[in-house]
Amino acid sequence: MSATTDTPQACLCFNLRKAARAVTQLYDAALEPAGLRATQFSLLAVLDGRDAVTITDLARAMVMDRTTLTRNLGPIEKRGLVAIAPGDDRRTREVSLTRRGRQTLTRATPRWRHAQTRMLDTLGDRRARHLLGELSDTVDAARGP
Amino acid sequence: MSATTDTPQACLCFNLRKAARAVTQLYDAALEPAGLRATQFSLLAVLDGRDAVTITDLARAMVMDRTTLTRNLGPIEKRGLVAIAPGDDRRTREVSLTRRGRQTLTRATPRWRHAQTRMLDTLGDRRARHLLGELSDTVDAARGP
DNA sequence: TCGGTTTATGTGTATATACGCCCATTATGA
DNA sequence: TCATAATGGGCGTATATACACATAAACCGA
Repeated sequence: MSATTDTPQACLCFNLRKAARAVTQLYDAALEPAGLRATQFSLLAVLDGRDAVTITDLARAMVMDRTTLTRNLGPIEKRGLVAIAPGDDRRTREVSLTRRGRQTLTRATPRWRHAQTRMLDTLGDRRARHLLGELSDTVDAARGP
Repeated sequence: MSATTDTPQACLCFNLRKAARAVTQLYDAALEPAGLRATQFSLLAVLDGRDAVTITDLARAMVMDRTTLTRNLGPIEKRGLVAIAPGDDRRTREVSLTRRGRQTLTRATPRWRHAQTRMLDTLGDRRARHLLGELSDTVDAARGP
C-alpha cells in the first residue's frame, strides 16, 4: 500500500460518502420542483419499462438492502407513484409504476438531465464514463468475489 | 451528451450512492468489533492531530451539512469519544478528541486498514488513487465554481 | 402427509442526511 | 450607543440506510 492511500484521509469509504453527499444535494435540488428526491427518481426510473418486480429482486437491482427498499417505497407508495400488490407466490409483494408515477417520472426527467448535464459538462463526458466504470468495479470489490 | 451517459442508469448520483452503500457496508462490518461506524471513524480521524474546531469548520472539512454533523456527533459524544465545549466566541462550540476517543481510534485503525487494503488489492493502488482524484473533482463539480 | 427448512417480507431500533425555522451572540454602521 | 445585519448553532421533521429479529408462505425429504 502506498503512503498516499494509507491515511484515513484517503479512505475510499469516506471519500465516496462525501462525493455522494455533495452530488445528492445537487440532484435533490434539481428534482425538488418535480417533488422527487434523487433516490425516489432512481427508483421510478428503474421501475420504468419493466414488469412488476418483487421487493427482493428490486433490492438486488438497486444494490440496496431489502429493508431499506421497503422504507424507501413508503413515501412514493403513499403518494400513489408506485403500487405494491401481492404476487402469485403469496409471500411476495410486487412493485410496479403507476400511471401517476410514470407522469411524475416524465416531468422529472428534464430536471434530472439538467443536473446530470452539469456534472458531465464539468467533469467531461469521457471522464464521467470512466468514473462510472470505476464505481461499478468499486461495488464489485466491496461485495466480494 | 453521449447516449451512454444520458440514461437514468448512467445517473452519477445513483451510481455514487450505490457505491457508497456497498463500500459503507464493508467498512462498517470491518469496524464493528471496534464499536465504530464508518462515519464515526472518519470523524475521529479528522479530529485526530488537530486542535479543537468549531462545528461549522468541522462540517466544512467533512463536506457535511452543519446540522448533519451535529447529529453525527451525538452518539460519539455520548460515549465520551469527543468533547464539545464553548469557544471564546460564545456562539461557537468546539469539538475535540478525548483520550478515550484517541484510544478507540487507535484500536480501530487496523480494522479500517483491513477494509481499505481489500479495496486497494481488488481495485489496484493506481486505479484507487485515480478514483480518489475523480471523487474530489466530483465534489467540486457538484458544489459549483 | 408432515415436520423441518428455505424463502420473502415486515418491524424495532439506531445512525446518517439535510432543509427550514428559530434563538443567541457578535459585528457593524449611523 | 443602539438598532440592524451577520454569524454560529440547535431542533423539528422527513427521508435514507441497514442489522437483528419475527412472521408467513412455499418447498421438500422421509
